[in-house]
This record gives sequence, C-alpha cells and structure tokens, in this order.
Amino acid sequence: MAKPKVKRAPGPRDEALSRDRIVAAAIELLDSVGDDGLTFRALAAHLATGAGAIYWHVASKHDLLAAASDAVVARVLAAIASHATPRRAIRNIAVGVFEAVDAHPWLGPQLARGPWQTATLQIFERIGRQVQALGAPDRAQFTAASALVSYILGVSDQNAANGRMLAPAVDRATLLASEAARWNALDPDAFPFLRKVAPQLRKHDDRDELLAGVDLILAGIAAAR
Amino acid sequence: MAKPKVKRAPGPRDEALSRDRIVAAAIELLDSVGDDGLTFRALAAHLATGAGAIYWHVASKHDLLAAASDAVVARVLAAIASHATPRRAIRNIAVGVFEAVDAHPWLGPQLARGPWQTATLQIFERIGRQVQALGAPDRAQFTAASALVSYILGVSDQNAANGRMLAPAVDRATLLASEAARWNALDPDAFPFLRKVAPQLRKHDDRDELLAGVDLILAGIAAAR
DNA sequence: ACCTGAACACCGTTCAAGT
DNA sequence: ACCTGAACACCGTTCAAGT
Repeated sequence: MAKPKVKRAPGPRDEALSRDRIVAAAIELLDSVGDDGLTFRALAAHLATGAGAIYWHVASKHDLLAAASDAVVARVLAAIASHATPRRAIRNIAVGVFEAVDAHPWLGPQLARGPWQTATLQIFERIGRQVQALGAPDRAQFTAASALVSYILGVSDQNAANGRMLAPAVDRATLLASEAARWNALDPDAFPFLRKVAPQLRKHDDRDELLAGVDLILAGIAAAR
Repeated sequence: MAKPKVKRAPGPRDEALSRDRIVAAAIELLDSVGDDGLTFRALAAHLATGAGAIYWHVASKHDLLAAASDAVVARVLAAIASHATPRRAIRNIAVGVFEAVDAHPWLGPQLARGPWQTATLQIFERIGRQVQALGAPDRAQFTAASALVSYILGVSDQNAANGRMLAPAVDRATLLASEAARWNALDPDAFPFLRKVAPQLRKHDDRDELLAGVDLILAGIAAAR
C-alpha cells in the first residue's frame, strides 16, 4: 500500500531536521551556554537526533557558526530604521551591531573572521550606502566605509570580550571600578597615561564611547571634503 | 657528597624548562603551524619534555596564549621609534601593530580578547601618550585613545583574517581580484554599494587604507578641538 | 622543586548501516 | 534522501609517581 500523501502537520518537536532549525538551535545554545557550549553532541541532543545527522545539512562547525552569524546580523540590520539622516543611520547601525555583539558575545570573534563572509558584508553594505548618502566623494567612499566598519567591529568585539571572560555575577560598575584600580596600580613609569585616565575608565559609558568614536570618524570624513 | 655548585652551562637543547622557553616555543609553533597547531603535546615534543611538565610553568592554554601575545607586542612596540611628531608616532604604532598581526595571524583574536590583558594595555598606553602629546583636551583623551586602539585592532584583525583562512599559495592580487569579482556578482538590489566599490576593493592597498582610517580619526580629533 | 606519562573526559568528523 | 550511532583521531588538563 502506498503511503498517504498527506502527512500530519509536524509539531515543533518532530519537524524534519533542516538547516534553519539547526542554525536556530545553535544560536540558542551559543547564547545560553557560550562559545564552547556549542557541541555537535549537545546540538544533536537539543534537536533529538544523532550527532552525525547534522552533517547532512551543515558542512562543518565553521559553516554552522558562519550561518548563525549571518542569521543574527540579518535580523539586527532588518530591525534598524533606514529613514533617517545618514549620520543618524550610521549611528543606529553602529549601536545595533554593538548591541548584537554584546547580546551574543560569540558573534564578535565571528565577525572578526574577515570581510569575506556574508555577515560582515551585510554590515559593510549598510554602512556604505549611508556613507554614499553623506555625500563623500566617490573615491573616498570605500575608505570611509571600511574605516567605519573596522572601527565598529573593533569596539564591539573589545567590549564583548569583557562579558565573555567575566563571571556573569559581576556587574559593570564593579568591573570598571576594579579595573580602574588595576590601572592605578600600574607602574607609573611604564604606564603614565593609563594611570591618568583611570578615572575616566571608571566613569565611561560604553555606548557613549562607541558613538563618540563614530562621530570622530564622521568628523574626519566631513573635514576631508 | 654534596652536589657541586657549578653546573655546566646548559646548551640550548637541554636548558631547564622555563616560562620564557615555553612561550618562545609556543610562538614558533603558532607562527609555523597556525592557531590550532599549538598543542600541549606538540609543544612538549618541541621542548623534549612531557605534556604535563608545561603546566608547572603555565596555568593553561589561555595563559600561554596571553603570554605569547604580550611577548610579541612588547617586542614590536619596543622597536618603534618614539621621537617623531605625535601624528607620525601614532601612524607608526598603527603600522607596527598591523604588521605584527599580519605576521602572526593568531595575534588578532588574542588582542580582541579585550583591554584587560597586558598586550592590549601596552598598545593603549603608547597610543594614549601620543594623543596627549597631540594636545587633545584632558577629558577627550580617553575617548580619542580608545577609538584609535579599537580601530587599529579592528582593521588589523580583519586584515589578518584573510591570511588565516586562505591557502598560503594564493597571493594577494589573485585574492583581491576574485573577491572583487564576487562583490560584482552580488544581487544588485541587495548590494548596490559593494558592487559600486568593487573596483576600489581590487586596487586598494591595506597599509594605505589603515593609515587613511587613522588620519580620519586624527582629523576628527583635530576638528573637535 | 620540577618533571613524567598514563588516564580522564571530552572534542569534530566520518562512515557503515539502516529507513 | 535522510538519519543513526559507533568509531577514529584527536584535544586540554590532572595527577600519582618519580627524581
């Protein structure tokens, strides 16, 4: 007897395995258990399947991480309003990426894997369009967009590194205070500058610093015109 | 009978194990075999000792990588002439870090591990001093130095990611050409900007772009004064 | 104090075998 | 076509035992 064509609608628990389901589960795992909590065994358990099954849909762990990054970045960029002045749009994208990396600390190293992967490309494109809208001369647009992207990814990753390494219990203020104290305790001959700005480290706001840096670059772009 | 106080001078092959020797060997291994070529077993073989012995001098692989980064960064910064105008000094530091990360691709992710490790601190200090010499107002110095450091680390890591992923046989020109072709083949509706600047991607010089970005930030700092 | 090397508890990935 | 699960070839780290 032929199998009936009509299958019952699959519930969320027994849906067929698919690349999308695997990527979604990977993101969940990455977010909850952290960078090296993502294991093919754990992932398989989460998906109620065998570890080897995943390889039918995904080439490697590298591939899986890239796909997870793409998905998160696409989602974040889609949520950013684009009807704003170029300057505001650039600031919005910066904050969006920054917050995404902050919320998904595993994303930082991933975006640092270079401008050849889709995730970084998406960011580059979005920033680039706004640089164009800014009225920068044609030959300066690539440079300006590159600088902005490198800067944004750089700050985001630096910032997320804190959360990646730190005990989740420690809050930001305590962390900054203890770190400022460490800067103050540095050898005065070797680290005069860090000692001097230690109070500013303690009081600074990450988002404000990010935007200040973006503004610095934007001012530079404007000055070059 | 008491052991004689005078030991024969140890040769390079049978010197006692030490943190410094371990770190030096790790750097060698990292440079020659790449990021995941560094293994406690390989390292032990290289040092003609047991894998467990290394743990007497080094707390963990994390610790070892941090120490390797410190060593490389310290060496690089020491080689940079500091008697120059602040602007030139900043450019020199940027190029120095960029080239170090390029030569030691494993260093990029390491420096991205956040501003709490010595390696990043060293760079921050050196940049900061020059920002100070630039005459930036006190309360802007932390922000300006942060922005420069984040940018420099960001570009360096992005750039090194190419070499990390690529077959070593492929040269830069071929890589850029094929990547520019990929940008050109992107969906025109989704990626108009990248398609437009694809020719600039093909022709660009990494070092020039780095310095152009630094200049953008410096111009921003100057404009804010 | 320092080193050895086996052992532990994992990994990512492959692959014969199933349906 | 897709999934299973054992097996392979590794890891970082620990630790009793040696010197």
